[in-house]
Amino acid sequence: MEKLRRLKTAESEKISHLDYFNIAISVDCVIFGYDKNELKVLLIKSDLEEFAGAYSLLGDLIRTDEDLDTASYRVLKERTGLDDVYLEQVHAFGALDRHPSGRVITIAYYSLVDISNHKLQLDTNELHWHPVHTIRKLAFDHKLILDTCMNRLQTQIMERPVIFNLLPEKFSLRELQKLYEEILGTELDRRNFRKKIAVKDWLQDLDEMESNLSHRPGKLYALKKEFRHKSVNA
Amino acid sequence: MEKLRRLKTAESEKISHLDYFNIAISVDCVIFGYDKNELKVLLIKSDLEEFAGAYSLLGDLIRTDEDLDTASYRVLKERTGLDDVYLEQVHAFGALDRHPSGRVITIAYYSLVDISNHKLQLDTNELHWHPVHTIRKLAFDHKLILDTCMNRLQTQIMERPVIFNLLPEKFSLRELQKLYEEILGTELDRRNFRKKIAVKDWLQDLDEMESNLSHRPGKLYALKKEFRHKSVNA
DNA sequence: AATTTAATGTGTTGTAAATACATATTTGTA
DNA sequence: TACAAATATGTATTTACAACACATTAAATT
Repeated sequence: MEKLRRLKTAESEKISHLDYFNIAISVDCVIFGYDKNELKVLLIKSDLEEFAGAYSLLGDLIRTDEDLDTASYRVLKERTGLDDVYLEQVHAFGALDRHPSGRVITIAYYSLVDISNHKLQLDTNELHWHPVHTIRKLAFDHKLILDTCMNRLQTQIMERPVIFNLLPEKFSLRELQKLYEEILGTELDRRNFRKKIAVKDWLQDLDEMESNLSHRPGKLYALKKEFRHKSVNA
Repeated sequence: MEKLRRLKTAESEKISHLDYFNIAISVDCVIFGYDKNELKVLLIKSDLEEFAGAYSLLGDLIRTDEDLDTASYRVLKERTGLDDVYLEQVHAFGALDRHPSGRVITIAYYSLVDISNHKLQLDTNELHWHPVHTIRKLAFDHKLILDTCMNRLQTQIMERPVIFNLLPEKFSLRELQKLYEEILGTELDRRNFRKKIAVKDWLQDLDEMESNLSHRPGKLYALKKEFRHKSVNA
């Protein structure tokens, strides 16, 4: 507030014109989860009459005392109770008509959470996990935002060890491969996939096996500690 | 304005709280040019006393009636007179203390212009081209923004035909290679470089030769028409 | 006119990475 | 104990990348 007062009184004529503060700014989070071999995204029923019945991403206006990453962490925390998740800024969306209630520019983030680990209070606040592939339309420009984040996710998982944020701590190579296939939308050769993963040297062999399966169990792996949670926000 | 009135009167209590409009939002453009075998960036002397003597990127607050891309095109047009340039959104920066005059969130763009083609009125408005490699510090967080855009540029030139926006319409392979080397900061093998470019199939052989050189002239090429100016702004 | 200079314009070969593909092994279950 | 279902792994082939050398052209110089 102190800063803003300085800005409005003492500063250049451009900045002080109140018109420029008539743009609101928000963050929207594309929260990906993985469950039952499906990539899912966390959506909420839109509360705007313009979009009655439609779902939207989780977002909120940015407060004057928090930076962009903090705002998206807050949204995530408030909505899901999670605070140890992967978050990455993707793109700013600012089309004039993107919000029916006025001019709102939004900064989109995607985040990755391990569904199995967490029980969200889903029903209480109309939050639901939706299979990404079944989503045809969303409120606002949120389908565009979802698609943009999905593209980003696809390129990121090939380059950096982010995908593990969707999995439980211990997982088999089969589970990992299934997840890659689900995100990329392709089938992968098991032998070549394992070679590729081996080369990256991301995984630690836990000397444990899967259990409670009706077939031969696979070894369990975990992401090496040094790779955990390294967000790149510029 | 009409929209905003609706927003402030009829809409949800969150959005209508005036506090949320106390954040200003701007665009900043990292305008790259290429001249005399050097990659340059267009800077302006900062007009804030906090940064007396320091240079800053070109930017402006976003108007309520223009979207993000439009705002950055406008900045470019107003400052340089150019309107046929390559522009790409890179990242949003929103640290609390990034602007000494108040809370300003900025969306950073990079753009590529062909210096030789254009005579800017540089001196009149304190605009100058600075060799990118010599820049140590800038006003605000603009050095961070510059570095972020530079990284993006480096990855983009390998993947998509954007680099040609820095060159005149006709160019030799030697000129192209020099530019790649300047941006990537490495030396490239001429034979391998030409093979790589040939595979991408971006270029049209013009059946013309360089002239006015004191050595053997090379063939001239142009970017194929179908690749010209395809910005990807999500 | 011959020579020098400085660049252009290819081609080959070796190495590393990506792909395609098949068989033996382990566990739980009928 | 035979079967179903998945694990675990190796090799041959193709493709991409890197390293490298020589003949050619035009202009400037002698």
